[in-house]
Amino acid sequence: MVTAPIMSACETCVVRNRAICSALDTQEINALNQLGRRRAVTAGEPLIWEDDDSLLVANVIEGVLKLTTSTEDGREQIVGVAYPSDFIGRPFGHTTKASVVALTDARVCVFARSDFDRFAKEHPELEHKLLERTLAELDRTRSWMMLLGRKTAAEKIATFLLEMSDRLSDNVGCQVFPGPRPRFTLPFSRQQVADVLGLTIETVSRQFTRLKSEGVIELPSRREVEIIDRAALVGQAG
Amino acid sequence: MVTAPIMSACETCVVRNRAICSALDTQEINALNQLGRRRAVTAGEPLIWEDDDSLLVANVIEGVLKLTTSTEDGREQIVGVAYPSDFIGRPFGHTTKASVVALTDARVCVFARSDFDRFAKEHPELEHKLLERTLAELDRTRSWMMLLGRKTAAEKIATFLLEMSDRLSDNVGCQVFPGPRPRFTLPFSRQQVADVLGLTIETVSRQFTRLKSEGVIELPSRREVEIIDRAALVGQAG
DNA sequence: CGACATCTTTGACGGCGGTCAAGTTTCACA
DNA sequence: TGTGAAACTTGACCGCCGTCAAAGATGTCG
Repeated sequence: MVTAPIMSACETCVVRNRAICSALDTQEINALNQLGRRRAVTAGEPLIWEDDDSLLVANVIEGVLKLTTSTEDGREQIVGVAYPSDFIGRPFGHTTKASVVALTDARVCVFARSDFDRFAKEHPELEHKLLERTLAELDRTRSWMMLLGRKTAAEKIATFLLEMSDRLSDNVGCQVFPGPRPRFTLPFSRQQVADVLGLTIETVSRQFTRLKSEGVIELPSRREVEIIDRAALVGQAG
Repeated sequence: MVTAPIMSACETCVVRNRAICSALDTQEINALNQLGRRRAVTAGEPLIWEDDDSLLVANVIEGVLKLTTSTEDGREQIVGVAYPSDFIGRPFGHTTKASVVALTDARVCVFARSDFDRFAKEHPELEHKLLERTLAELDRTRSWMMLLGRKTAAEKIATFLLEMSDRLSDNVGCQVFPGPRPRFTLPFSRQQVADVLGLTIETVSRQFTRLKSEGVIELPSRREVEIIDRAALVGQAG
């Protein structure tokens, strides 16, 4: 569903100071605001299709989205996860190679790619923020390659749970109770965890069960995880 | 003919028009030239160490380099490969998470990271080029995640050979004879191919011999590959 | 030219994790 | 609260690919 742009919506935006928009002053952000619109995406709903013309870019305001690529025969790999204040889409390019689908209900701030490209080129500070963000994302993606190429299933799961506990400890909308026993709600189903880690759903399930029986984690419900023994996870993360 | 009093090395640089430097005019590039210096790196020699303070950035002039991350117990994953005109290093950051090692004898144009950062911030056109390059690298890295997480050994090898035949068909210093039967010299040992694909050296070797016995490729020497049946490779690439 | 080190290939074997097939739990919705 | 569908777990089996070991090929340097 689509809502009409709200005057000065940016000024009260919860990610105003963390997203790339933080590079802009009030006047500039009002100009950018004219180009974009807010959009709600419900869990499971796609925002961008793989191999589409790259028509949209967006900032995540609230919620979690997945970036995926697939083979023709249906195998899927999650190649990125976007949290609030993250930028999604492919500026300065012609096609995207990844689909973007909401994992939770989400709100995003979308722009036509061509509008955004033009605006960005005129605002070097914005491009600089985007560059820093892209470089950081590349770092993160590369360390994930290490995991996919060289880690065992047990190491993958341990690494994943530690990353989740870090990533979700901010205001991501997935209830977190920080402290010695971090507890959080996964934005992923078991199948999606498998798609992140390059495993099957059965292997993910077995590893979760093993960690639970070893007393390393607790699983209060399907989506909830409580880390009982963080040191053990670190030890198993490879 | 009289030589100009100050003739920067950049003006005759073979990657002058492909590297990020192409964003700069003659005056600007002379200024950048003052900050950098050329350096030869012999095959096997490291340029940047994993977890080092990010002190260097560089442009590749000639040769091929690998970016790797390792686990404590010595498993290695190649997370990127840099060809002529590619940019390496981590600007605007404090540490790098990847080592950079030359695969072939190489020549690079290195800068102190702090010098480069300062210069870049003053030259938006340069930052824009760097952004486009980083976005493209992120795309490539993500499609490699698909390979690492979801493809079989046979598919990995086929994909790898096709990518090599594309990448090396430019002036990379690895002799190439283009045409219906592309033939090239790999800049990788078998172990390094394994480190790119998340496999073992034995599996790589077995896949190579299989493709040879199927008549899909020819292996004139250890490092040389001739593609006999490109369509078969495409069919096996998943 | 010969000897040694290194890289690569090949073989035998086993285990990790994938596949297939039930069960079981959870949840949405009546 | 009952009911069905979807998500998850568990078990049995097996195949791909990793491990271990040894032989073969290639290159270097005396």
